[in-house]
Amino acid sequence: MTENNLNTIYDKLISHFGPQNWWPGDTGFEICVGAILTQNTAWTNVETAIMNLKSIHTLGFDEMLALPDSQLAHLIKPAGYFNVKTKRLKNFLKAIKDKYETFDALSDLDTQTLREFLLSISGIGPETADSMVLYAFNRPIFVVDAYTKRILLRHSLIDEEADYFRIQDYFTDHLDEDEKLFNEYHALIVATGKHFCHKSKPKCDKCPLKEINGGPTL
DNA sequence: CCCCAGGCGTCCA
DNA sequence: TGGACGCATGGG
Repeated sequence: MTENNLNTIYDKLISHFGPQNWWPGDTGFEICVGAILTQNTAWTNVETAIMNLKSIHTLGFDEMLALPDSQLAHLIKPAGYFNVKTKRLKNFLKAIKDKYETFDALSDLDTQTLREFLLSISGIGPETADSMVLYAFNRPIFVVDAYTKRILLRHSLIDEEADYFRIQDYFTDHLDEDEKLFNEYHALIVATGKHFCHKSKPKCDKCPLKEINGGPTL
């Protein structure tokens, strides 16, 4: 809560990068679609797919639900895994339609109910569900991704076998439960990952975290 | 040519 | 429970 490694890291990142103002997307629905499309995929590819969807005005709950799978697959092709992601998007839309009728109805759910509902959908795992909960519904849930684990691992703050929920607990145990903080923190971690924490070619010398915990970002 | 990206489900021991 | 594998495009 007060002074710890996570607060120090946050301070250095926000000083270096400035506020990220995430998630890139105009509506809650667009954020949810982007969260599915960006699974193991570069965001630039997702942007193209989102633009395709917008160009024919099908980036909406009812519009996308009515769209034949073959057309949806064609539109999201630039985002990769287009057959898998077509199914996942449709699973998402149908699950909402079946249980809550409209996308907006999800806003009335309490955070845990919302999170468990999303996790129950095939194709939505922990990171995708939590991204939606935090960024589309503004609830204080910390999002963990591959960059998060890599950075914490390289600073010896967690161990190799820590799974998603262990890493998430590490943040929630050491930070105030603050939606704005969680929002900005994850976005800053992604910025750090993209710029400095590449899987095989890390640029430790320039990383703003190089002096944290006595060691470089590897 | 190589490696990688804001994961997830399935299969199999 | 956990490790290997498939999914696929576009950028460096």
